[in-house]
Amino acid sequence: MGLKERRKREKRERRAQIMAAARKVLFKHGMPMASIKRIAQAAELGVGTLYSYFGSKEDIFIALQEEGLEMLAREIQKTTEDTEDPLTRLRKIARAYLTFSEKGKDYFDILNYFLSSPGTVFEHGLKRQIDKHASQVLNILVTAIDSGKQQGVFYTTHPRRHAVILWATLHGLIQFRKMEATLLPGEDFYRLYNQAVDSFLRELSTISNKQ
Amino acid sequence: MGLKERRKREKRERRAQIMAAARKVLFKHGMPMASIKRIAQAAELGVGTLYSYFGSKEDIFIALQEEGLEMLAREIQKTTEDTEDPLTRLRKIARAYLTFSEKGKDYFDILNYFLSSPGTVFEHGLKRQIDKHASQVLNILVTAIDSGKQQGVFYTTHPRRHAVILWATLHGLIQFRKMEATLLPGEDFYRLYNQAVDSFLRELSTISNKQ
Amino acid sequence: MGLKERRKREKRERRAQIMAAARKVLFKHGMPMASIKRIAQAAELGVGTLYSYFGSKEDIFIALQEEGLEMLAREIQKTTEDTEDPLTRLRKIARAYLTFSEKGKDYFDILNYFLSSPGTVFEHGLKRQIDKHASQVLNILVTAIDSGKQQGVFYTTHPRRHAVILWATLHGLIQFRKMEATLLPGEDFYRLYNQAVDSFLRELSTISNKQ
Amino acid sequence: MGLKERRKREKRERRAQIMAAARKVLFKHGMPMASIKRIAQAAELGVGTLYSYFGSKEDIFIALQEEGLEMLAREIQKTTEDTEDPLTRLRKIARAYLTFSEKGKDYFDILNYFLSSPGTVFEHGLKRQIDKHASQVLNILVTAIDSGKQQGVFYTTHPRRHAVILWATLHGLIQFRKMEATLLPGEDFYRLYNQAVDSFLRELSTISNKQ
DNA sequence: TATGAATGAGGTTTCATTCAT
DNA sequence: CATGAATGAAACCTCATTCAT
Repeated sequence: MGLKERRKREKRERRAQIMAAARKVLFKHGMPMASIKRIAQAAELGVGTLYSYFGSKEDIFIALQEEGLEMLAREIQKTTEDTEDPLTRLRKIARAYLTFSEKGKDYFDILNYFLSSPGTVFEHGLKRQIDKHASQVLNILVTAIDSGKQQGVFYTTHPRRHAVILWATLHGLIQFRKMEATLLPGEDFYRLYNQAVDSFLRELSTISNKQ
Repeated sequence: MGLKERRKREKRERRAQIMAAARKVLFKHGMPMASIKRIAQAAELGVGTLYSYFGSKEDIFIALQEEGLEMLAREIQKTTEDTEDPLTRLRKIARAYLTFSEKGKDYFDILNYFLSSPGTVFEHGLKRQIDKHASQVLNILVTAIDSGKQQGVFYTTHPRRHAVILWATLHGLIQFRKMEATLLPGEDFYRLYNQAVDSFLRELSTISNKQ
Repeated sequence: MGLKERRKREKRERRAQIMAAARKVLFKHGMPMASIKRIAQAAELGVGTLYSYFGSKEDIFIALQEEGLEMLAREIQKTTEDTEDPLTRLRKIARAYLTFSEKGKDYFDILNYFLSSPGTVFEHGLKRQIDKHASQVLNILVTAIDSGKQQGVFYTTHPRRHAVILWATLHGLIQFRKMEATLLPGEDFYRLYNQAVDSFLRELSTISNKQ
Repeated sequence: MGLKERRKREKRERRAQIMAAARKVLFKHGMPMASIKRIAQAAELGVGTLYSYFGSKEDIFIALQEEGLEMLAREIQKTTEDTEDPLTRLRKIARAYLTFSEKGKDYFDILNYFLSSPGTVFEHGLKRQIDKHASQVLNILVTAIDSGKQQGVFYTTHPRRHAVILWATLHGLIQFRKMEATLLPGEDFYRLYNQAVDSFLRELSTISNKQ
């Protein structure tokens, strides 16, 4: 009865194949050029085939998002598992985020692409997906800060706020990295990135943080 | 020779008229709906006319882009003119950046749209435009920090780095604002934003900042 | 040799099964929605299987057509079997025709659909099929009128003409029924239909019918 | 001056050109083959051009219907203008209907095509159009019968019903004409048609018509 | 210079049909 | 035999661009 299993596997593989093609096309040519036809060609499949795996064009991008965001959450989560010290934990998270932006470059770019698209591009499902997973990622940061607070290492009355600020900083930096050559010629991005994290942590460790 | 000048002026005016229409349509209906026809209608001009002032649809948006970037730099520059105190100055800059993201929402969105598009989509010229203007904006921040340093208010050996970090933080926050409802339900974005600025400034004012 | 017979029987049964599914889908969702896939699903068979029993989609509907026409002839024929009185007989036939248009609504619709399609659409064979069966139905009417004539109840020199007129009237009325709400608001269609039949019969019973 | 008028005229002409092409294609190849592309080809125009004259495919057919039905109503109306005698008037109407089915064959066929299509083909606008105009045609018949009643020539308590019956008879006959060769070989259709009209009128003139 | 009618390539999606399993 | 995944032509419709007026 290996047949049924093979079918299932093949089905998963085809999906992956389509998503990989979509990712490639999207990243290479941008959303306006990411037509179903082009994706089908990139996937070396007929147009109709795509539609037996995805209900619509939007569905493909939703799946892409989901995959990317889940991957990101997983990567980051993994980092925190075996680390007790909150400072180290947040540093590791920050590093994981940067690593993901490099290793999973495609995913990150797409994620970022949608995130910073003017709202009206893909209203419906996509927005919700992103928000859901974004929450997941944020919670990892919040948990780390919370645990630091309970251990008496961090001082903050609004852990969630601090989490958002940290994340925004990291995200902004990574995004600006594109303009590295112009903005910070001859500088080491990693040092910059780490410095931002350190500044944040120092602030969070300061006792007078009563706001 | 008044005639030639009048011609030139009229030409500039028509261009402005078209760009205004494009902006309006873009802002009102979003990029996917921003067709040439619609823009022409909004401009109360024939489609053909648009093509005598711009070579293509993309050209219109590049012009818009440029306009937006210049506006941004000008807005922020204006802020710093009459403020001596570096702390106030940076606060004002931050506020101006936020205001621009709100008031010039469409500009900001387009800017962001192009900024986060995969590199290969837009030709080299646009990239250079963006980088040039980005540098301009950054320099305003650097100047403010530098002057603070000279006044003995800020302590930093790398003003440019700090400038980038601040800007990245602000930019990231504004970008995440889209997920406000999910990430920070029931919170005031302005307070969050200000808190981030304050944290940054406190850090910058700390004497032990010897890195 | 029982095996071969069983095969044949099973084949017939499968065909019937498919046609039933096609009928169901057609009736439920209308011609434009009657896709092969849907029919296959309704028949609980694979799409490929349908193609081992019918050469093409059109073939299925031609078969349906034929089935419908045979059914119609049979229904009407049945009506005349045990009725001697020509008046009653014609009334029963008229009623049977109406009933068929209601009960076998889907058949009637398809029949009508093909009937009123521009001649060139369907190949010659179908046209012949329809004509053959139409003749069959007409003959039943002719026979009834003829027998009435022989019994001295009807007066006509052209029974076939009268048969055509009657049938045309009935058919036209049923077709106009679609516009019932507009054409005869608040009226009872059955009364109208019966009145038409009565008028016809009265005419046919009039002695001065010498044309 | 003349330019605007010429534009208007050309616009009307283009519409007519498109409608003629649609009529031709529809009649020649049937609705399932009447694609926009084919119509555009028949009209020797680009696809896009069709869409600047009609909002959608359906709109073309609605326009076609409307034109046909208006033409029909006009033709029939014209017939009744100068005829006082109700009998002659109805005979003329019947004749006009037949003539229209011959002269405006395309129009009639299309009209009939939609009329007898299973409801679900073009629900929305078309149905309403047809119903509206059908009412118009019917009213001409009703008026004629009514006037005959007032002149003491016709006896009926339900003129509208009789009008529907007459129309249905005529329509049914014309539709069956396609099967003339099979149903009435060697007969003269005109004689048959007139006989049906005569029968109807005789009935309507009979005093005992008290139903 | 200004216009907008005309174009046709290209967008998304559906579906009859084939064919390897 | 039965299956349904794969196909690609063709459906409707949009839109950037051109060009005759």
